[in-house]
Amino acid sequence: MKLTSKGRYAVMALVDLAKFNSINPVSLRDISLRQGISLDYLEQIFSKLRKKEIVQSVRGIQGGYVLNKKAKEIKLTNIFDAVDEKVKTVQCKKESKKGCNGRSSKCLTHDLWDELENHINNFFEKKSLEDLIKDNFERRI
Amino acid sequence: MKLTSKGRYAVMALVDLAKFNSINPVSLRDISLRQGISLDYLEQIFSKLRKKEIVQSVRGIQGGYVLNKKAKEIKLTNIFDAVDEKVKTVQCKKESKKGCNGRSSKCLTHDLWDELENHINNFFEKKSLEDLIKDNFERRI
DNA sequence: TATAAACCTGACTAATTTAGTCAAGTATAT
DNA sequence: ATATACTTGACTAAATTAGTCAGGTTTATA
Ligand code: FES
Ligand code: FES
Repeated sequence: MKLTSKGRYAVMALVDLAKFNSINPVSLRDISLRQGISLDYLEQIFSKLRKKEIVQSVRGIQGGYVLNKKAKEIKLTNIFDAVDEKVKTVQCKKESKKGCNGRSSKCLTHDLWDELENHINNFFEKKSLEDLIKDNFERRI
Repeated sequence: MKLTSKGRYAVMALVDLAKFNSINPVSLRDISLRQGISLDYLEQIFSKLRKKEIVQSVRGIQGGYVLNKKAKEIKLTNIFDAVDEKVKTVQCKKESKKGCNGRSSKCLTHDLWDELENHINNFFEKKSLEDLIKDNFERRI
């Protein structure tokens, strides 16, 4: 089970954005340089974040992105959802009555994986961008 | 983040094994048929489980595998560890002082991913094979 | 003692996914 | 005007996964 770079970068970039989110929009170029993430890749990521209304874009010179909500209201769940970083523990379609391996019913471990998926998603639902900035700030005192 | 088939199958197969683990060893052929997992793939998986002393093999006709410990003492952690299904949330080497993207220090979100990794591993450390069989039994009453 | 069931091992491969790159735009402050 | 910065879509190399395949070796039992 591993976290992909897309998800990791999305959160990294938003923490960066939130930290520098004073009055001016933050350009992807700056985030790219500060966090060492490819600019082209960031563009893909922010395009998705914008579509899900997590950030707002400001075009032209001095442009960039700003948060579209309060940091407190942006949960990891929202971020991951926006960039399609989903937690997937089962192979079977969840809605379907069929099990994995094309079986006619759910397998012996299906409930376990469901439980695991919830356990992980809980973590994401609890953590907000604000929490992350705070942690980050406190660590630096 | 997704769970791979190898990990899912390893647990599935062991639950099956534990359920039929009366006196006789259980053959991979039987597990393969009951759970719909490729026999060749199961062989790879059980080879690893045996090396980590989670199961014991009995060769020859009427052979198969038996649990090498009590179901209570086999945790998901042990199973996943045996088949190299590891939880990996960070990109950087954990021991190293360097961060991801080859940076000189840990990134803004490193602590978060560490926390996530622990959160997931906790789940695996708590669940034993016995728990799984029990759940499975109770559901069928 | 021949045979078949079952474990054992290593190499190979197709398909998928990831982690980007690249190219060609459009909008806007100065 | 022009440079900065967002916007979009297509493309690709590398890595990983989920197996398959081809050979073994061991041992109960007829
Ligand atoms: S994981 Fe859902 S049926 Fe196996
Ligand atoms: S995840 Fe460890 S430094 Fe970024």
